[in-house]
Amino acid sequence: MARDCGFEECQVLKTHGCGQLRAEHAGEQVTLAGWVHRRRDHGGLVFLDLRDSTGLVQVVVHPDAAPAFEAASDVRSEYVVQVQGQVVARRDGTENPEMPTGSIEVAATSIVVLNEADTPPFPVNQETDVVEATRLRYRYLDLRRERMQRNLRLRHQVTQFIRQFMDADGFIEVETPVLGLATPEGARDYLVPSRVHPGAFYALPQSPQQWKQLLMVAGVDKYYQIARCYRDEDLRGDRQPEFTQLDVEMAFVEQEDVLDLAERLYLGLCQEVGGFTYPETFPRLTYAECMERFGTDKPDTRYGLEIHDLSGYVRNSEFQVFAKVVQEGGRVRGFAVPGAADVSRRGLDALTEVARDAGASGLVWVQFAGEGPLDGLAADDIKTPIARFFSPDDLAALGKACGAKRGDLLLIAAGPDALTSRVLDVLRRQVAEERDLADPERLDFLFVTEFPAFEWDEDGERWSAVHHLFTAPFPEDVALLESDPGAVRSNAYDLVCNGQEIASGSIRIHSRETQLAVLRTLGLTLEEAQMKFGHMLEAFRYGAPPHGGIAPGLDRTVALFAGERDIREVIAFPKTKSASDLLTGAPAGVTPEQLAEVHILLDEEARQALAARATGVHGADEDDA
RNA sequence: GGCCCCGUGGUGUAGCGGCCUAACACGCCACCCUGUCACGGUGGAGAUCGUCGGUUCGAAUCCGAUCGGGGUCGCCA
Repeated sequence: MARDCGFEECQVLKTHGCGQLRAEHAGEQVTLAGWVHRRRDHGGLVFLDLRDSTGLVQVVVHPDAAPAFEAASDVRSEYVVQVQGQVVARRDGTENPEMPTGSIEVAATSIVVLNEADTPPFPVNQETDVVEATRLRYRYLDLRRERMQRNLRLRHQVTQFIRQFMDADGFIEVETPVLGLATPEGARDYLVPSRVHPGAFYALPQSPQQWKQLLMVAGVDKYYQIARCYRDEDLRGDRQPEFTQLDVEMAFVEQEDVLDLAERLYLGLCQEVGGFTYPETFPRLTYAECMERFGTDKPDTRYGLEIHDLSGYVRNSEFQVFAKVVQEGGRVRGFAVPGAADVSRRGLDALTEVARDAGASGLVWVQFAGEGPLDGLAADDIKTPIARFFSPDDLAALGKACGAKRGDLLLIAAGPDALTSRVLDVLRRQVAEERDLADPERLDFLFVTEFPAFEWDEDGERWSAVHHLFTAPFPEDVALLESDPGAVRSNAYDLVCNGQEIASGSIRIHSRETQLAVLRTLGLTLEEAQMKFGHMLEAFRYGAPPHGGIAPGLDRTVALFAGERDIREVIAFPKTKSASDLLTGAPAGVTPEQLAEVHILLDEEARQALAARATGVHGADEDDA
């Protein structure tokens, strides 16, 4: 389809990036190539906005440049064109200060269509709402949009920074296998059948955990990897079946060394990316402290709404709901919402509903009218359903305990410890959302430490590891492994930011005996332990150094810096909630021959499901003839 | 696995038993327009309402199933 000046005659397809041109280029002959962002046809004069990865520039086509003018009138959105012309300063009054290239334009002498384009299924040249499914189906078009280009570049910037930072700190990047051994603990594995070993399966790594520990034994004492991880669990906005971790491990370190590294890395990233306020040093809270003050192990600390214990004030009160809970070992806790004394009954009912959904049997609220400290309150100054059980002074005491002033609202929950934490956490987030308390320009990083090592799994009726089974217990708690696993604290830590877990890590077990003890606590027999983790136990016999590490989620990190809620917005080709790829149609059935090779027989359910898919879903579309 | 929401021209929405032979915006097509930059003007094409089944004299509108997307709880060491 060579037209006009066939582009194959040209030395280069382009001499400049569209977005690079400035007033200083005025007078230069340039050749540009890119997509037609928008066409404005004035009849006697045509404007094209030309877009490439560097940005936009306006091309003006005059009728006297005849071949170019003809070509310009046939051109449509998203056509790929090559433009030759001269950069000229725009006439007075026609500059566009909104555009970086707005002081100049390119007067076209030649326009070559390198490729035509169908009308895109959704606008590429503007930010509009398009349902997720359509965006994913045409992801290559979605990614052309400015926002996604920006996110991809930011992701690159982040990974570049990380590599430089880690290198400068003496770490080396080591790649580890994707085909590995299935592990009994943790998330469901993605399995890969072996052709050579009938009936045997590889598992894709949930993380390179064991490999990196083996690298420590191998004497690679500062390892990192930007590693893909796979978990076959149900998905959310912040979870994909495959995701990326910055996997880090160090030998001869203690918790402080790892936290220090993570802090320096994220401080560096904050500086590198810019545009956010962030703490100079990251606060450190123990798990217990965190649950006490925020009701969660991943608090959003951009707003206060800190939780306070009110049990002591209500233990002997006439309000039986409170008194009874406390006497039965539960607690009464609450927090103050500044300036919320005017929240309507309806709003309070809505909050009560939220509390109920979280498992509370109810929610007690107290509103203090007026301004100033909670002194000399009259009954009229207080609105609350529990007025007849408490004197104004009693209620003021509750308010003061939560740091409330007049004009504030008090929200109080009662029940077992875990319940009040959950309820108040949900309420904190709800209130912050409603009242818009979270500053989007802020990144509130903090570390949470001293996690419990084990939690009781009701379904499995056994203990399971909170972090993972290689996490070192506190030395002074090792004795409790047999007698009271729930009381064992572990040397694990999280990096939290704005209510999200950003990174998670621990000091690992490097002693075979301790590892065996932990496996025993988790209910594995010696035989099972040997079968599943024999390679680790064996490695620990050969001089395993003390070691530990951390694994920040790269997708979440980038989403945080991009101001995106959903990690899909920072992943080039993400999957849907049901883990399918709408662009290629994966996963899909394979030929009977392929199945036979890997010794797999489909059951009835699988055959029916595949047949149903064949009639319903499409893959990529047909070619146009 | 449970619960909830969504599925209407290319895109986003409106319509929620007969007034729908389906509306609006953007986009698309044609014509006009020499300075726009979300150009403007005039005209036009385009969906049987995800799919299947049912209720009804009558369904986009009600019911059921199913497929797809999303949210949430469980799950995610």
